[in-house]
Amino acid sequence: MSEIKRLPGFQDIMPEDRVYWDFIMSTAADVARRAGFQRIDVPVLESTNLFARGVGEASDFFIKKEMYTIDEGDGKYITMRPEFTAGLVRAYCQNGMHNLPQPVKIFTFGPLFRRERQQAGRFRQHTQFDCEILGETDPAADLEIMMTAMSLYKAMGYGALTFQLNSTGCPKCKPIYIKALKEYLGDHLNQLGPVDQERLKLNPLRILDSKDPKLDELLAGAPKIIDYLCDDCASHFAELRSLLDRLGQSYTINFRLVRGIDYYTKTVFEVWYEGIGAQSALCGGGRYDGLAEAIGGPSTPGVGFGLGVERAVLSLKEEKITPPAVDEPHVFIAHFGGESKATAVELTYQLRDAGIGTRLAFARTKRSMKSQMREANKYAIDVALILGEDEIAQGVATVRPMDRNRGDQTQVSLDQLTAWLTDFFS
RNA sequence: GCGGGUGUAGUGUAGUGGUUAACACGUCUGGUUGUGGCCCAGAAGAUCGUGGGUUCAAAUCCCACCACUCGCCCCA
Repeated sequence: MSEIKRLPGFQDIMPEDRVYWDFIMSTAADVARRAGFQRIDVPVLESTNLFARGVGEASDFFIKKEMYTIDEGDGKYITMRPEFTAGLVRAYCQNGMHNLPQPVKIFTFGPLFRRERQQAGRFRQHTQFDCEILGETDPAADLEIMMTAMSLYKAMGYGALTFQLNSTGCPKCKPIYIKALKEYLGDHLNQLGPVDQERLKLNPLRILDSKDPKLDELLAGAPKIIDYLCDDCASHFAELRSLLDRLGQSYTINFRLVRGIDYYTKTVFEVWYEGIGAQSALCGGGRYDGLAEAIGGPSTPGVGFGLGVERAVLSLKEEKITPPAVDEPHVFIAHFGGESKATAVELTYQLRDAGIGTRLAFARTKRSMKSQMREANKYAIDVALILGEDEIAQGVATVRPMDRNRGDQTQVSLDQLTAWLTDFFS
């Protein structure tokens, strides 16, 4: 084994898994394009400031936020993107996309990085499909993001899925709610663990997110944000709900679904499925009307969702969904070296040019027929072509269907081979 | 960053103080003259995660480190 190993928390995507990736990515792109989204790609590296969002001291921030940051040495810091949205909003502003017909609907794919210890379904490099609608406040845009996520799973063959839905308010109403939540939890401080007591000071909304079942009862009695929404947020939420109802799309209001940072506003949602055991989130998203301003751009509303490909692969396997087979060679060419090998090589490229997947037997020296046929049997080969001295002398190839039900072994002249195979596969 | 679990060929495992570390799957090669799957035979492949310690003797016991993994923190 090599001395040099893969970095902790990183992964090799092997061929067996890669077919799932291809399936997810092509399905996602199809679904997004059908809804009018266009693909865009942004750099992996961005200025650290893009992700810093005005949080305290830089050094403190790097540790807290678990980002891969590089010191450029001239007082500048660059960071490997930990998320897509900020970079996409940056690209929107920088490329003058606010001058395009609004809203702008974009999607992208790529790796994201976070410096954290690995755990189930979480890696230091992970891949996300991301879809955003920028420049639109209409709740129908929120709906479109949600339904795009949902139809993606439907297109991949998932059964009944459901939305978890909540509103996280806006800078007007969210602080009022947080204050009420703090008071409530402060009154029940003795029921909180040390971690949650700390969170109460820093980010009380996160306590709602706690997985600790001991808190369920306490949190069930906590103030709910939907009772604190301002008129704008409340009507936005109400319209989104009525649109979902109109589509007959089921959803569950989950007041424990939260976003802790200020620029997240209004809609927050996740797609859930009943996996083996507990329910879990497949993907999530929401509205971030304050983000563009937070990164120094013009005020621009936005809503979007992100889907982790690694998790999607896991859940596809749990759901026993198999990606459609990809094209692979259907023809195998065996030979006995010398002139027959030269002909075999020539034939290989001739067939591939004709669009017929072909696998050539490699052999430095003359290889036994048995060995070559065994090789053919290992791959999903439909037809083996055999070239030997006899065939060369007669200008033919021996054609052997690997499945006997599809015909007997026969001989076809070399100049008719492409046509014969095309006919065979049609 | 903190805590739990686990480290034996490519994969899955057996082996808990005593010679050349075993088995299955996989891989490769053969099983007469140019033909696959089953079967048979053979081969390659492991410094037993790494380093130290205890012992006449360590895959096996002890310590440390590393890696993998699950969870906490964090979650964009």
